[in-house]
Amino acid sequence: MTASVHDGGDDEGAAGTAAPSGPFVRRASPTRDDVARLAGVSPAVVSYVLNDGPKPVSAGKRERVEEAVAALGYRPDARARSLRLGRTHAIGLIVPDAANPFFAELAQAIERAAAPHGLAVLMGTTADDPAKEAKYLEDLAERRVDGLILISSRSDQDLSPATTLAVPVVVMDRTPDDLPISTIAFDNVGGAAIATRHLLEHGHRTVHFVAGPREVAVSGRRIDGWRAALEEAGLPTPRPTHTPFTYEGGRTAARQLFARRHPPAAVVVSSDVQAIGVVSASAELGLRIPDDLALVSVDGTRAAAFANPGITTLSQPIEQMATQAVTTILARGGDPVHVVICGALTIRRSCGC
Amino acid sequence: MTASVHDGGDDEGAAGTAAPSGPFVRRASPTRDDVARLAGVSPAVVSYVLNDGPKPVSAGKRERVEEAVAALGYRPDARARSLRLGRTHAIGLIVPDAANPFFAELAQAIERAAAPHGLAVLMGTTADDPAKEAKYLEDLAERRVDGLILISSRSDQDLSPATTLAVPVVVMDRTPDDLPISTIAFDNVGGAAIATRHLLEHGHRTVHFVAGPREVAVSGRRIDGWRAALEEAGLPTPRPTHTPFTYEGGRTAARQLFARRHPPAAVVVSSDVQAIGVVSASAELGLRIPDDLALVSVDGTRAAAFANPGITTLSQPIEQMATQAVTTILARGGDPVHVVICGALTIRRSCGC
DNA sequence: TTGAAAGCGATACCAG
DNA sequence: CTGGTATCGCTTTCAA
Repeated sequence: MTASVHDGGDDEGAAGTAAPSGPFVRRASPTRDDVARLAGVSPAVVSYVLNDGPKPVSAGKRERVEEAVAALGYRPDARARSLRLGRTHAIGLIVPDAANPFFAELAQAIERAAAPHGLAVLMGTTADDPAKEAKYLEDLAERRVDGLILISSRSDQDLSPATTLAVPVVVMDRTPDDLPISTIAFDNVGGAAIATRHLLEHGHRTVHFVAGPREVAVSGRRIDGWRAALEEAGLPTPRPTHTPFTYEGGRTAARQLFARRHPPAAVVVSSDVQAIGVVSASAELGLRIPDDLALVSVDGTRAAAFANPGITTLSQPIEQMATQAVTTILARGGDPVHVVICGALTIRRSCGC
Repeated sequence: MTASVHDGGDDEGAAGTAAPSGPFVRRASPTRDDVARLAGVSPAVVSYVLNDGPKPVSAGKRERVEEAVAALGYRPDARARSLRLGRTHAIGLIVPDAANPFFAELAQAIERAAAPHGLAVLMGTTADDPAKEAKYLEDLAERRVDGLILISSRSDQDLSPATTLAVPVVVMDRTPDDLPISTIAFDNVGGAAIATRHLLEHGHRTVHFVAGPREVAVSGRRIDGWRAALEEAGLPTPRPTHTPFTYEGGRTAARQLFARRHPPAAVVVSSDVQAIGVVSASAELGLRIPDDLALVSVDGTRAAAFANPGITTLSQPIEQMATQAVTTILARGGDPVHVVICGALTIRRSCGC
């Protein structure tokens, strides 16, 4: 891999026709006062025109202002505006891993839900690192975002800093019920139970579980659901395999599982990324899915749909969750709200149907 | 799928011990003046303490200020700070599709590269819609981001608005050489050629191409590379199959390809997402990769590594590109720079090796 | 219909 | 050392 650098100055330096004020001169942004001066009106009038109020402006001056705005390429400074108006028209979004298809789809859904309200999204990823999470929390609070959507991996206890933030916060993907913060959570317990039962209905008597890291809250919830389904069927629960929420994590888990004396014939995987890793590793080991290993996962991302074979997955209603989150943020000031959303099984080939 | 809403007020209203000043009272953020008042010093001194300068402060007052800051949970307002200081410590990032693994990985790499410089990332996705792109461009310019990384799908012509932005812009993933904007581009032509040649070396005499949408610039570049490799081998070039840069696009393309009288035995796919779609669709059609269809794609995402079978792909050095982009942004003011970065083939099973 | 001026919350100069 | 105060760019009230 090589990189070649051409300095554009050579080619363009002589011509200099494109840019209005000479080549590559980055002018400081014009201010409203500049516009006023050029239009021969007072700064206030410029505001009246741009905001279409609160005072009327004569047609003549209005036109002069509009011309000046165009001539200068004037754009009002959102910071100054926000300082005066009190709102930033931005929300913060903190996710553990933007490259995980689930969070990627969720983030995009949130952006789509936010855009109609004129809200931009400031995103940060934490890699499950509490220090990074705290840093982003502080940074976004200082930027005075209008709201904050936090997908935290921390334990309920550690979440309290988010309480004191003077910014409306909604925590997704988990439920610290005891904190005065709004939550919108997926029914992880119920979801994992449904996934597990589906495998049981196929006649499997032993269903293993590939879990996330121990520290991550959702991971525990999904284990609970799996265990509940097994117990309700009067079956023993094997030890879950803990592994990161990544492709690699899934691969590692699969290798461990198949290295055993009695390799599993059915497994619930706690996320789509991991499931894709399991599928990939299984293929490399010469095992066929679903024949040698039946598999169901949780998330419902598009990536699971296009795995080979397609992965049966308990779909989280991502759009709905995103909309709920944004709605909750916009309902600032009200008492905290706790929403629990359930999923539905999307059946594909990996489970043996 | 159902959603149940519990109003947290019921459970928590009575207790109200957690939050310092009563349950759910969202105080407005304290200002520096509040801190000064509480500490019994002037506002200026608060600044001196917080910024550790420019003037020295006596130990006593310093401590009083620090106590007041802690007591109030004071966080300086980044907007006001930025207005005064001239920098926002944020960069904008405009991508076509954050759920596309390539852009997801690139975005995350950019965030990682930006964080050490204290830069937050404001991300927007455009879905290849020029109107959305323009909207984000304006919005980010108004927010006065310190720089803007644009992954545009527009033709070179349409990019000129980005020139007048008064914000340092770097365009990635394509190269409008004629505009006074920095670019950091992947060698799409060379890359596609390498991918194609690899298939030719395997003895294939007909190599098809699954391209992106006609309007998207990179798509054309990659077609050029593929065509060049074929011509250089004295082979004819079939008509490329145009399809969106998505999983679904890949599936559609595969179905079209295999519906032909003479289905292809070798294909270069212009992105990893599409390639995963092709692999998935092929499996559904009962075709084996690489035996029935040898496949090479371009991008080098982790998703391609974990496809089944693993996809041979021309890897873009994502980290390096991200670092370059951030570095270029930080070198604000200099003449535009054009960087071209080449990739390397990552060989997996899909090509028949 | 227009404009002067008071903030919004911070920084840093200039005087004490 | 400490503290007024002008300033960043904008909105909006109040007075003309």
